[in-house]
Amino acid sequence: MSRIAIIDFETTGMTPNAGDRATEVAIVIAEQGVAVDRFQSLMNAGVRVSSFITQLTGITNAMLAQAPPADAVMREAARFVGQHTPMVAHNAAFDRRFWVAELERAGVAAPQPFACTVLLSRRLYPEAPSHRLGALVDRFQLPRTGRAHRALADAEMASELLGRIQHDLRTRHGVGNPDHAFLMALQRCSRAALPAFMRAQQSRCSATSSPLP
DNA sequence: TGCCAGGCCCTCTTTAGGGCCTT
Repeated sequence: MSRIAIIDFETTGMTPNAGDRATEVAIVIAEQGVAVDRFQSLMNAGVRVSSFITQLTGITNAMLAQAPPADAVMREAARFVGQHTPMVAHNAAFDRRFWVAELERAGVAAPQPFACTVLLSRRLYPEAPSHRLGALVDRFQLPRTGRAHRALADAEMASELLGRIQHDLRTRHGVGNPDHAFLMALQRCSRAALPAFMRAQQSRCSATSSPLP
């Protein structure tokens, strides 16, 4: 396992193409499955949040009025992650859309590949009744470090979930090195093809004499 | 007035529809 950035956005809505903007971003850096660094900031994109969003996240228009400009926050976030650090998010399609859109506004490239803990959870835990982040955190009794629907607390929970997924891949499926490239391949694998995919991975581990935990 | 997305998965499917997941 190597360096991975786990990200979570709070936003004004679901889609940047419809004018929605990010209001908060948090990033946890995990190395060898352990959180080693964190970035978190509210951001002022010059938009107002609805009462629904304030009720959901606790983020108010007064808080955003005091926040640094969105483009400055995003440039700092991009520097924090680095161009070569792969990323992970819970429902990555959502966070990736805002990562790309907000960085584009700030004039920064967003080349990082995104793996998705929702897709990975559906592959590995098909019996789970819900794949919501909070439900999975409860199911695996992972630690909660703050209020749900705040960016840093959700990024921390997603990081914990990623650690659990990597742990289960090693201990239950014999995957010696569940790195980001493996996670990307796994989430693209259909459920029907999953057993063969895992067998192939286990054979590769055995052939390279990777010790199983 | 009411609604507004996108990608993935499952099934009573594949020339489709509905649910999940994110704010």
